[in-house]
Amino acid sequence: MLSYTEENYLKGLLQLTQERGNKTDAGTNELAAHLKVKPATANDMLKKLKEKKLIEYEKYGKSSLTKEGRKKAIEVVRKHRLWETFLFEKLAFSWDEVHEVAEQLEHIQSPKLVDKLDEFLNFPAFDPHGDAIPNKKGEMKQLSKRTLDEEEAGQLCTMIGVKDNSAAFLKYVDQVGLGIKKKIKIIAKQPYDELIEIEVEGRRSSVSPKFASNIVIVSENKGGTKNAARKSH
Amino acid sequence: MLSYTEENYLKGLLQLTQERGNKTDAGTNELAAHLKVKPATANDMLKKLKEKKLIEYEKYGKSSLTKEGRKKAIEVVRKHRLWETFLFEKLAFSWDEVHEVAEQLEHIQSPKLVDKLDEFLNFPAFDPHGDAIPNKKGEMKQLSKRTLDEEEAGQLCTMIGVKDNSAAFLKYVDQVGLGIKKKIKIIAKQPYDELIEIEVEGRRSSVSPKFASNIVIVSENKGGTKNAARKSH
DNA sequence: TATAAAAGTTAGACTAATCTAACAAATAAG
DNA sequence: CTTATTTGTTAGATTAGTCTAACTTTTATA
Repeated sequence: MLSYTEENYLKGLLQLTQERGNKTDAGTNELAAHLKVKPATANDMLKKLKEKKLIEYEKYGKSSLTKEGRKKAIEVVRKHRLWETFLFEKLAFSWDEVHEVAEQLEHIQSPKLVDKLDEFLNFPAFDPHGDAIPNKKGEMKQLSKRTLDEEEAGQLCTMIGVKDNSAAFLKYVDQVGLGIKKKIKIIAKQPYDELIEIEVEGRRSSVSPKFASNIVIVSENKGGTKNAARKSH
Repeated sequence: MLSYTEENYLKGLLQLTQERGNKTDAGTNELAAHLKVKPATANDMLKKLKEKKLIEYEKYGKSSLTKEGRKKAIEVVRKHRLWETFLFEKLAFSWDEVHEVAEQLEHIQSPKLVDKLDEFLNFPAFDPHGDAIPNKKGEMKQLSKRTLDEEEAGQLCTMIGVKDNSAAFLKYVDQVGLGIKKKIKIIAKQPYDELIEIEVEGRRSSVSPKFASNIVIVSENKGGTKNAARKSH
């Protein structure tokens, strides 16, 4: 059984490697900064995790998750994102409120709870920030977020999250009829002013690239399941 | 902000006083046994809680909750019972599985979460064990559990929980058509063999006093709201 | 390539929560 | 009412996670 703290270190390491440009390892100071602890503290914990065979590193070198460590980290991420989805969809929390509470809920120990929650939410593939939710086996859809501004004209896509949590942005999202799970058709991209013309539920709007870059989407016929728990070296 | 551990001591003290025969104080060894720690450990924590003005005691005397301490303890109990209800009603956990997980969930810190959860569950008055759930103000219905065997013939009541969690008992509960929130009419109580004749959704059955004593009920027109946060002395 | 800067490690200290063992006070029993 | 038992307290140690300050190794750069 891992402690709350150990789980956080593994999750941090996963975020710093897999999720940020697919590096395979992370430095002690880097991890310490991410977890808001001092390097000395992170160093102690890394020793402990190495002892438990959850990470690997050479003295003065960088750390990477072992297969087992990665598995544990993905479990924490799975729980975090399922809880975010629960808070957003069932308890009407807003996009920016879900993270903090999910940081606590992700450490609840009960395999049954996780699976029941997953089922209750109807096995969601993405959380309200558009991040993929690993399934029970640790597999998840696409690792890098696509945003509306990256989509081609003529394409059909589905909004799965937002990157900006400001009130001004979220109000604007509402105004153009957007929201989680809404289908978006890219009508055209104006070469002159770069505005993107979209259609949501039959309603057309033009949005700026700045706006579009904060709408996380998944394209139709894309984003196949990919195993996130790859070999550790 | 109270720690996970401090919350557990306050909750334990509440259970040992209010809930068990309405004593107003509890001894150090008694509390230690309840929390499964050694007396020396409980003693240290009691000192700390006294310092924080959450409990009161004289050296070598018994401890009781202050008004503030009682308030905090009731908040924990509220969270525990709301989570139990969530697990039972929404995630289809069985009666005997909810407690352990709720022990963890009760420590999640987020006032908004508690209130949203309460609303999501439609402000339940009882948890699956038939224990009253304090409302946002700390008030709750009746403190002592009534069971089916205590009910008078002719009365109408509602099942709110069970005391026995064995598979055999729960299967029997199902067989007679009983379950949480089911209305029960007491048709008659046989003086000869003490069997209780009941009607549930138009279906009649006779049950033993043993069975009936494990069915927690609330009578119609009874169980008014009572303030649990009474004066500390 | 020598040295300055960055990155990583070690040593020693602190806090919270726990323990054991020894001791002190209160209560119960004869 | 004296003594034995129960109950409560104190002292000192331990573990997990954190810190600061000093030190070492690696990397970058002048």
